Amino acid sequence: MDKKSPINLNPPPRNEGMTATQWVYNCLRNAVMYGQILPGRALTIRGLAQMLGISPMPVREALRQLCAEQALEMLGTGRVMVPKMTPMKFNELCEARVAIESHAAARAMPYIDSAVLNQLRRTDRSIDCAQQAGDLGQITILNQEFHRILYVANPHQVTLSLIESLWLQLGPFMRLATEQLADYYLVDRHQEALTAIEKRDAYALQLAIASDIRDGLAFATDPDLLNNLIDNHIL
Amino acid sequence: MDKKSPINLNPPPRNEGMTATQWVYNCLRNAVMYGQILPGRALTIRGLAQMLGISPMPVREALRQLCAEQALEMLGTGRVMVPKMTPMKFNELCEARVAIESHAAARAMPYIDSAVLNQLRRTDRSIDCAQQAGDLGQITILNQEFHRILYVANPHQVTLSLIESLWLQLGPFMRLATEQLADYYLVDRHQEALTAIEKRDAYALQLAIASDIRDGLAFATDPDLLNNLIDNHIL
DNA sequence: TGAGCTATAATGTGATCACAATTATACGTA
DNA sequence: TACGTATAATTGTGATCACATTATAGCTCA
Repeated sequence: MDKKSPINLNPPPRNEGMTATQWVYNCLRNAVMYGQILPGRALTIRGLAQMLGISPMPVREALRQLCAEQALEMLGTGRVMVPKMTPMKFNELCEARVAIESHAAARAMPYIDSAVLNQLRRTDRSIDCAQQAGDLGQITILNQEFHRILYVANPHQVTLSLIESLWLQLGPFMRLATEQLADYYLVDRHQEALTAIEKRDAYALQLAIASDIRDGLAFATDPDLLNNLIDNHIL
Repeated sequence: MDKKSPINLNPPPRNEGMTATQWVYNCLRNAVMYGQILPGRALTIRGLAQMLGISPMPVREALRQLCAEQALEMLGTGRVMVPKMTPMKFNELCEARVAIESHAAARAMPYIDSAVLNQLRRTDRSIDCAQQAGDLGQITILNQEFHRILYVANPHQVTLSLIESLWLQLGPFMRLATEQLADYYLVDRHQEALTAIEKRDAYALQLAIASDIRDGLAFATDPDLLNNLIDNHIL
């Protein structure tokens, strides 16, 4: 188990009123989501506490929470590490995203009013800007934002936490996907989704979201290529 | 927020080698899953620690984990309570179960060998026995067992933790469902699933699981009835 | 040179304590 | 009797410490 590879926590400023646990949680969540920590890297309570200049207590709580969300993995001994990826697991995560998110999208349809639609359009335009600017990190964030806005339109939403668990597990790879396909794939599928919403066609929306996800992760359909990426730590 | 209603933790024996945190986690998880704690009931760290005769530390960790799994809800002040149910939320949870579990079942199909099939048959027979004995708690447990065996047949399974999160949120109600419909619904749908497996028909299996879930929760399709049950704390 | 053992260091777990914020209770006033 | 305030109790948060377990590094011996 890797114990030395660098960790770029890039800690965001700690807003007042925010507990230390929340702050650590955000740090680690971002680091995992955007691939700042290599799979297999061991995380120790005291090590992280020292990096962040706080006591071990909040780190313990944040680690446990992230393990519960499948963002990190706790071994039998209590040791915590970033889970390793395999091609088969990647495929399962991808298909799980399609199943759950297309469901969530269809369920949100009846609740999408013009305000939500405008919010989606605005986010889509922001993605365009980020694309032209070549800001890959921003594209990833805004793409997630687009999906989130869609799903939480449903006020009785219960699947967002499940979806975010999948995002966390796929996080580093989604960034890579954006990198490879940034030029063309995003806009089209989002437009397709927006059109479906305008027609109030839940099924068409479901299909658009499914295609969006599949397109976004299509770069990794070849197990050999994916294994290469994993082994070479390109992530 | 309810602060006084009784809590039946019914703590299981603490096996050696099991950490205090794991033990508390199991206690609370079971209590939530089987409706031993009323929705809205406030849970305090010190209170639970005293009930279980341990220090507050393991309780804190267990509570945070259960909140991450949506089994409990953490308010802005850090207070923890059992989430309240609404008819709309119930419906969303039910449909989310159908979407995810039927997906997981179809994905498991290629991996179901005769060993797994026999395990499923054995569990199904145990459910029969529990039904004739009228042991409702056992029926609920075995029914979950049946589903779990099916899903984990897929060695690359990534949805089980998501599914269990939904089970936790629906827990108390599933027991009630079993109570109302114990006489007839379970066996038929499980037989349907077993037949689909024998024919190696993933789509038929998917439909059987979807029907099984819908039948099991059909008792609560009427919002008024459901509201009555919630308000009257029959759970 | 390399496999196995030992001593040392590092780590997770759990307990206790201090503090600030929140909540509950009791009191006094209108 | 109802309401607002002040006091007291409760609670979550975070830090520090002790302990048992596990991992690591160094050494010995074949």
